[in-house]
Amino acid sequence: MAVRLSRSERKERTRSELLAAARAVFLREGFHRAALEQIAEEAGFTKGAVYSNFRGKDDLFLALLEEHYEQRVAAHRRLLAELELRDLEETRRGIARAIYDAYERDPGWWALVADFSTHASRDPHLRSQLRGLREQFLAGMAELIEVVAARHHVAFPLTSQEVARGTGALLRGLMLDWILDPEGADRAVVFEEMVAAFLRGLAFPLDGRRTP
Amino acid sequence: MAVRLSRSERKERTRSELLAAARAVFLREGFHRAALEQIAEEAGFTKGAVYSNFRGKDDLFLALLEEHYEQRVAAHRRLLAELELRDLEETRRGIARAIYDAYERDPGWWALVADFSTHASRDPHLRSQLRGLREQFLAGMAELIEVVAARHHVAFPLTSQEVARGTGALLRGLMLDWILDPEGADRAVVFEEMVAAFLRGLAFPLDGRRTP
DNA sequence: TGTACATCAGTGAACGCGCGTTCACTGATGTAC
DNA sequence: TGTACATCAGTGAACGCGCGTTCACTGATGTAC
Repeated sequence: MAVRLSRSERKERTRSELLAAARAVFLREGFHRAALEQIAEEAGFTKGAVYSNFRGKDDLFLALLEEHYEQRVAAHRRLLAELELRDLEETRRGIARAIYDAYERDPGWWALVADFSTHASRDPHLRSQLRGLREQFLAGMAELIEVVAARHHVAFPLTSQEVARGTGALLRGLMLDWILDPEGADRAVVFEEMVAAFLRGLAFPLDGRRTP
Repeated sequence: MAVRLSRSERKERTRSELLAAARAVFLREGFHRAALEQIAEEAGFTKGAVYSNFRGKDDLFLALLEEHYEQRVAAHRRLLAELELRDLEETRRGIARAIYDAYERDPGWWALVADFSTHASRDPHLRSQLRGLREQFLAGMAELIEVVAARHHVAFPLTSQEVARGTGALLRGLMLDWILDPEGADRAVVFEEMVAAFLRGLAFPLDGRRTP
């Protein structure tokens, strides 16, 4: 049964249907090949609807990305609670697995963000918008890293934001190879080892206690 | 003075002039926006010359990439000789600096390879060609890592190829953020710290000796 | 409760542009005798 | 040493296609009285 919606409710709904379709088409086609026509059609509208809800293709993607980052920060926040009783090494590995899981859930997403980043880097305004989203996301992750560091009495020679950036960079960089070999195996294990090593090598004990 | 060249010498020269122009245009415009027309023109030819020397845009880029990887392996091989007398920590940092220098020499190059990777990942044949080049390059770097490991009596819980991949992944991932903020400072130091931590955290001593 | 007008989300079509690839052709180089 | 033919690197133009953005318009919703 079709419920009667106010103009703004209807618009909000159009917007979210467009976002859902955009996500699907971007994932399937990649940023450059994804066509607004296709996105609009899959959402059941015409291209004009996209322009009525977003400034254009870039803005549509930014909206998608913002949504994505909010969800990821929330997911990692939940993870942190789950890891409360683990020792430091298990905590590192839990973090690695969570990041890897986010990758495996949507391998194409990471490639998409890479494409959008290089694209955005060529336009000062877009570049600064994307940087804003990224740094906000990384700040969220940095907070979580600080909680873990405090919990286990360690510190880093870099800001927690850089530690977050570096940890994510490992996956972002590896992904560029992984997408060339979709059949590759054992990646979860390899990644866990790498992240654990990275964080282990970076952290130093804050007080006299032994920190493995 | 114009020297008289044989047909094959002339062709070889055309090819290398096209490659040089391609490199310049790709760096300036990015993979997707770089136009073969522009490349041909900067080399002093028409588009047909490109198709007479390469199968197309993808093949042209692959040729460029192959050249690049050969140079990088050679450069790292030279570095290794220079690091012969340093201790392990200094060796790690020397490696980090060398990779960072390769980035700073041409920041755009790394973004270019990222774009080409996501592009290639959508085509099975191209994907497999690029993977071939990548893995060959990584195998070259892996050899060097093994030399260092043997020199300092350490080993890794991962294959040396994966260690090479991980080390490069750090820069490839960080680059995606760096290009959003061309003004950013202190990156050499941050990167050095990260690579040192990664390799330190990963390596374990092979014999009873202390390995810092 | 109903009427008249204003608003605006979404339509549909046109605009403007770029670009990878193909192909018949040319003219200089190479080869055979 | 010279002639006749073959080869082929590079030309120039056309082909074929895709796509982001703009804009005048429509018709349903919202507002004022």
